[in-house]
Amino acid sequence: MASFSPATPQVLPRRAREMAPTETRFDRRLAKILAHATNVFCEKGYEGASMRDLSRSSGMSLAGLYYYFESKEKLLYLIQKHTFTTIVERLRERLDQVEDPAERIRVFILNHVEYFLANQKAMKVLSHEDDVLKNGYGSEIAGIKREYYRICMELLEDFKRVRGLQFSGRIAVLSLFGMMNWIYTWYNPRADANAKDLSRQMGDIFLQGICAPGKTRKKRSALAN
Amino acid sequence: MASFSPATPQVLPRRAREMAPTETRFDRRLAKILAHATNVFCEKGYEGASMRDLSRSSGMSLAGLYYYFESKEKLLYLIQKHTFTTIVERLRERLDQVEDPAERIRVFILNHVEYFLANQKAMKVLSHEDDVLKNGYGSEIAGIKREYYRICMELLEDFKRVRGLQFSGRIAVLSLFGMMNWIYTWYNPRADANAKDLSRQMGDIFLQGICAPGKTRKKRSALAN
DNA sequence: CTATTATTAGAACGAACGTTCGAACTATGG
DNA sequence: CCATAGTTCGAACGTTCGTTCTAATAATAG
Repeated sequence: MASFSPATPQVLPRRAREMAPTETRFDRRLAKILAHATNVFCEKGYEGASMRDLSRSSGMSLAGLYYYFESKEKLLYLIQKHTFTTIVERLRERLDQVEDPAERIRVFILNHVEYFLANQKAMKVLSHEDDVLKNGYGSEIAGIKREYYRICMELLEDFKRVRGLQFSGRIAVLSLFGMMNWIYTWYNPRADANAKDLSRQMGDIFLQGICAPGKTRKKRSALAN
Repeated sequence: MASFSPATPQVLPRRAREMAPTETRFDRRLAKILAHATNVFCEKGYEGASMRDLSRSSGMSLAGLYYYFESKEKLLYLIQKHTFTTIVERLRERLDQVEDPAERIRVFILNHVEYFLANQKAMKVLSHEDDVLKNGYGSEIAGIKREYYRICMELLEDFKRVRGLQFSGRIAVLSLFGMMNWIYTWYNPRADANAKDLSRQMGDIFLQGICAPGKTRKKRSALAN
């Protein structure tokens, strides 16, 4: 009889489930691979990137990669999960230190833009490969996203209450996300403002934008056909 | 000697270059295929969609498709070119009828959002598959995009001049594009506002946002670490 | 040293990819 | 009814895809 079953589906990479008391060599190696994969996914897209591309960029053999994760999809999941979790964590820490509703929205924007620019490639992979994960992986990321959205919506509702404003929170929040998440399509580190300036400018537009009704509207003219 | 050279690369589909005085059966058939392809590209992404998917959705054989276009890439090009050209055309017609700078920006937003919602799938394919076209195809679409950007920037500069405002036109324009182009990630026709209401609300946020300096800022506190 | 476990890679798997070829079919006009 | 051009398709091309098998190598503990 063989020493171990040939039907074993996977050797289950050592410490698959653990609280990570120490960062092992395995973890460090995996993190390296994730970093390389992020670059490749960013440049060629998830579907457009092949496992052979990942192998080349990380300097590890095609088969060797599978010691660290079980599928290409899981790899994307790990990248998105880590990125999204981190940005939410940092947001929570920062929000704890601020009370004024307007300033809390500014903190939200700064946190998002700052992390976005500091981890541009990972954030592009998070934004651009939004609905490619299926089933369990997809719904877990979607859950984090829903939570992130909820936090922003609450900040907005507080702001509305304290200022006595009335507007659609949903459209405001989604417009803000649009402004911020679109950055990856145009941002040029050598020409464009840094995170602090950029988030201040976007914050100006957004906060001023949702405030007063204003009179930028024109007469009801013969425009409408 | 053979009746025609076996080295002929392609049978060149009949009226490859013409001014289209009459809409032929060929044109109509191609348009149908483009419509089906738009749906598939929208749902699975350009890289994720296979020619066999397109064959299935359009009800035509795999080989039969190649009578109408020469490659998958050309197909994406045709979709993007037509979509982008049309939206710019309509914008020009509408802008000719309006003079007030603020109202012209509103026209820009309305035109974009209206077309976006009326052709949601095509616009997602245009926005989401932004940099997958290579070489000639890619640079032609990029040219239209640059022109579209330039038009919006001019509208903004006129607005700034007439109101005596000072802000970064680039960031404002790109924030506006972000708001609008992000729509495809969240819009739900059954729950969300129609094009006119949505563009009015985004117009309110944007125009109000770029106007006054406002006093939504807070004291310079101990926030900055 | 030896035994054991952790890690890596060569070679191959079947499936799916974009594309092409040649033969068929259909429509049209003489 | 034949000739010609327009249109469609089954079958196959060579390539690349994600993944796996198996064995070899490095690291570590006794």
